[in-house]
Amino acid sequence: MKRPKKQRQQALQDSIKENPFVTDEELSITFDVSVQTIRLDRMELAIPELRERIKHVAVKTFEDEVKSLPIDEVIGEIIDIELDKKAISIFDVKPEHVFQRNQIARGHHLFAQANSLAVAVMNEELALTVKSELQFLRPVRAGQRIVAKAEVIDSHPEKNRAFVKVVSSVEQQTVFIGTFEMYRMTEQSEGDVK
Amino acid sequence: MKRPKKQRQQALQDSIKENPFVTDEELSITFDVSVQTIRLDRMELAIPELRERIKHVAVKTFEDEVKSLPIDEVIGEIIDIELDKKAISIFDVKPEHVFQRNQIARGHHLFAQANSLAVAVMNEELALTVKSELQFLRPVRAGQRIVAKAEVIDSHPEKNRAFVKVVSSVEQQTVFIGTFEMYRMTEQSEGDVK
DNA sequence: CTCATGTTAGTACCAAGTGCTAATAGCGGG
DNA sequence: CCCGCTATTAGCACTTGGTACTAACATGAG
Repeated sequence: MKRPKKQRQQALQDSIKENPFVTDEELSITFDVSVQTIRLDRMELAIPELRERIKHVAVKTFEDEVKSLPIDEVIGEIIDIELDKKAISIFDVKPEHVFQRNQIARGHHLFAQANSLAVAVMNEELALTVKSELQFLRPVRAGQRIVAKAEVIDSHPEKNRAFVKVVSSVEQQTVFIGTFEMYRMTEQSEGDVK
Repeated sequence: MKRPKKQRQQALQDSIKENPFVTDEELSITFDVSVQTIRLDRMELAIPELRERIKHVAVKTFEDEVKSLPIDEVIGEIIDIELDKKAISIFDVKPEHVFQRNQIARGHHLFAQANSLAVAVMNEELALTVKSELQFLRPVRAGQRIVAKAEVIDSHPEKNRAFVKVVSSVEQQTVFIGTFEMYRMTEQSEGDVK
């Protein structure tokens, strides 16, 4: 016997979780037991067969395909935009965005919303953040909706620079202020931020 | 003949696209032709069989499932920590962290790593970011490893405040500098950041 | 020694196909 | 009316990755 049953089953569970696309035969090789043993293990652990596992993953994604698309590019949903001038986005704070201990939203989510918005408000898609100053004025909690307003306050197209100020608030109360110095990338200068 | 072949094939294509989980037999019933005809149609249209279609959907979702995770807990892996003094974390930039257009890492990932580290280096888990100043010095690309070093530069335990400086670099070159003013939350003061 | 547990082997069967051959239906042209 | 063509249908062997079940065997504990 290599390792007791329990350990193998634990490992089995983990490795299927990590890669649901593995067949019983492949598993039997990696654990150096027979295919039947793998099947018995799966039964005891109530792990469905390969096809059912794959189907499960597929159905899940198919169902929230609509959900996952908009979240991809910009953090938060842009509800109004006037290129090179101003933009507004909203972001609903959910349980996964907060510290478990105190239910307060992690700073990087506020930053991500503001920064994404600053990038979006710049006319070109090729904008990078160079510098920024942030103030986290009040804690935000799960269930609250953050409204971020971005405004281009100073634009120097000749120098490929612009300054964007973002103010985020929850129910009229300002919770976050950020100023961003943005760099407008051109085709030639790509990657040469100094 | 019900409807010419062409129309059936068009409809077939549409209905598989809409619901990839349909079997040939089910299709043969809805189009009132034999299973073999459906198979021939699929071949002409180069549509894979049910299992392959499902697998395709599953693989797709599985791939961007990994995408949605990283902004979750601590960003980057902490490899050294001395509470209240300093800490180091590494973060491998992957394709999902960069802008598609120019392959440059999005600012909020660098911020997230630095901010997480700043929170972690504080002795208590109940630390919040109050203010911060960031400089994005050089663009970081997919495949590169960011090493972030955090240092507590000024601590005022009596005022529940501390300043943390984080310097991130890729292959000895500094790419990002951030200073964070942190607020140390106590049980009583919870949520009363002013 | 016997019994329980764990493991392996083997068989029949299933779903949802592929690949192939062959038969048939329907229609148009000459 | 028969020829040829396309489209359709049928049938069979085979594949993957299993389930369900039975039987054999090994090993260690009581």
